[in-house]
Amino acid sequence: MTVPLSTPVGHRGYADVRIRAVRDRPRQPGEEAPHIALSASERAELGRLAQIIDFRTAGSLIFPQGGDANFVYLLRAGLVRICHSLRNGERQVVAFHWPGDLFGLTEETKYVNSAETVTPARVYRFQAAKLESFLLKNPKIQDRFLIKAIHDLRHAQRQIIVMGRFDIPRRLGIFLIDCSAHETYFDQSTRVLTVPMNRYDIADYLGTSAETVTRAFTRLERAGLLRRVTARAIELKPEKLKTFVNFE
Amino acid sequence: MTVPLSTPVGHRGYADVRIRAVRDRPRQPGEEAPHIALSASERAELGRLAQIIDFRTAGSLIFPQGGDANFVYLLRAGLVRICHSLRNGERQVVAFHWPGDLFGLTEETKYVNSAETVTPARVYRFQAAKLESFLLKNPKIQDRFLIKAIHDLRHAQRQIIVMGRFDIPRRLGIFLIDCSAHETYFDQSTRVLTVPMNRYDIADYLGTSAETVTRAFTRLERAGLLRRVTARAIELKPEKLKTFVNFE
DNA sequence: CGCGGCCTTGAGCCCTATCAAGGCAAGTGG
DNA sequence: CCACTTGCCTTGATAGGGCTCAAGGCCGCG
Repeated sequence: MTVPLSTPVGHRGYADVRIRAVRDRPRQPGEEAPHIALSASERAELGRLAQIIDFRTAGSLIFPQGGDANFVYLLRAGLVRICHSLRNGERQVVAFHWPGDLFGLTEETKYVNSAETVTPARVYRFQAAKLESFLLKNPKIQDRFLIKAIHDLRHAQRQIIVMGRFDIPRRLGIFLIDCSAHETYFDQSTRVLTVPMNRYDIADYLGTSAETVTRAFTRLERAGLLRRVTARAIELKPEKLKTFVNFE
Repeated sequence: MTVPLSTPVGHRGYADVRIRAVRDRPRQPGEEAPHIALSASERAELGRLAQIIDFRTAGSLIFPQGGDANFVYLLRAGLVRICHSLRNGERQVVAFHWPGDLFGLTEETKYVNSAETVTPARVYRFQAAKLESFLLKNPKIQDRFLIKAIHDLRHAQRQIIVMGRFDIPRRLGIFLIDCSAHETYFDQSTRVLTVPMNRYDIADYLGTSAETVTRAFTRLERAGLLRRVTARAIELKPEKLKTFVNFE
């Protein structure tokens, strides 16, 4: 039996669990900023439940839409897109996930969306049933999961606002600003964003077409809000962009 | 000091807590279908934490966007819209809430959106800090809140798909089908939906304008998918509508 | 060096936003 | 009981943003 290139790679050893979310109330003095505080022992306990899986290639399928949902996933490294395919073949990218994000939304034991890697990625995988019973015994950790779910809900509602009331150049501007929050892809000193996904991914996330995304780039560039060093390396003018999109 | 008509009315007595959500796994034989199972004692415990408030008029403000977020709300009766206002004055209706729904999303102790009644409504109000510490001591109830949050997340992602990939007539069709799930407003025998919100609310929910909503109604009617008995009483052809929207 | 995937640009058309006006129904005051 | 107001709904005309189809350019890789 041969192993295709996209086959995930399992690992031994304990997972180092970190969850990305912002509390709904001000952070405590010692609390880690963009990630939720888990104590060392909590992380260790959770880590023992997790299975580590590496996806070595971009475009790997983590789980398919409609597939049996036995696992909940936590992204440790890399970038993941969550896609929903419609009957007519159109696709909506429901979310991009960055390190620290949980994913694997289900309905009636089936995954609602598919999850695919945008870059090579490492994920932690939890058996759903085991995780649920574990959380019931660990209210403090369960509380973190609740906070994370609410964080994601807030983000989804924000995306509804963006899709409902902003034209495409503005949606793109908001998207680029969001991307620039991730240091792996944004160089603070040069202000160059290395866009990890292609125009189709961006288009399907913003509810438009790849051509229109390109045209939006062109317009933002002409307006002096960014500069395309290459198609995937974008030098941003964050202040001007924020003024232009006029959101939050 | 006079009491404006829209003033909420407080009540004594215990709240009867019911949370509307679908589990992510098949329901147990005895489990109540569209609502989450809470035992009588759990409901009683939660009920003791709640304050009951009645809003007697449509259009009452429950809390404002940007206001200090001290409470989490649970809708017991009536209909509530969650609105987000943009700097340019445009408005996006982020969600409609039906009985059993929780609302009051916050960020940094401020409400992210405003909440307003669409009909007279009764809500239960929980002090956020008290509720959180209560949930930490009651993992089973906390689990229900987590399930509810995930339920709402799923719904928000679904709305992203709708706004990203469906034209306005189809969005309206999906919306009407969703409304018809609520027996208070949909007469199963006559198939007449009493739409509780006006064209502007619908428009701001679907990411369009009131005129376009009317035009979408006209088109659906011409196609024989519904019949406007009055502007607010719509006789649906559910099967035809579902075929037309071709979603889920 | 040639191929394939991705990005960009152009042309034409359609859907939807916007502006404008008229209709309808409920509520108010004379 | 009727004129009047007001909020909501509907329809028309027009303009424009974005989609679709098409073609050409770029770049990394085998």
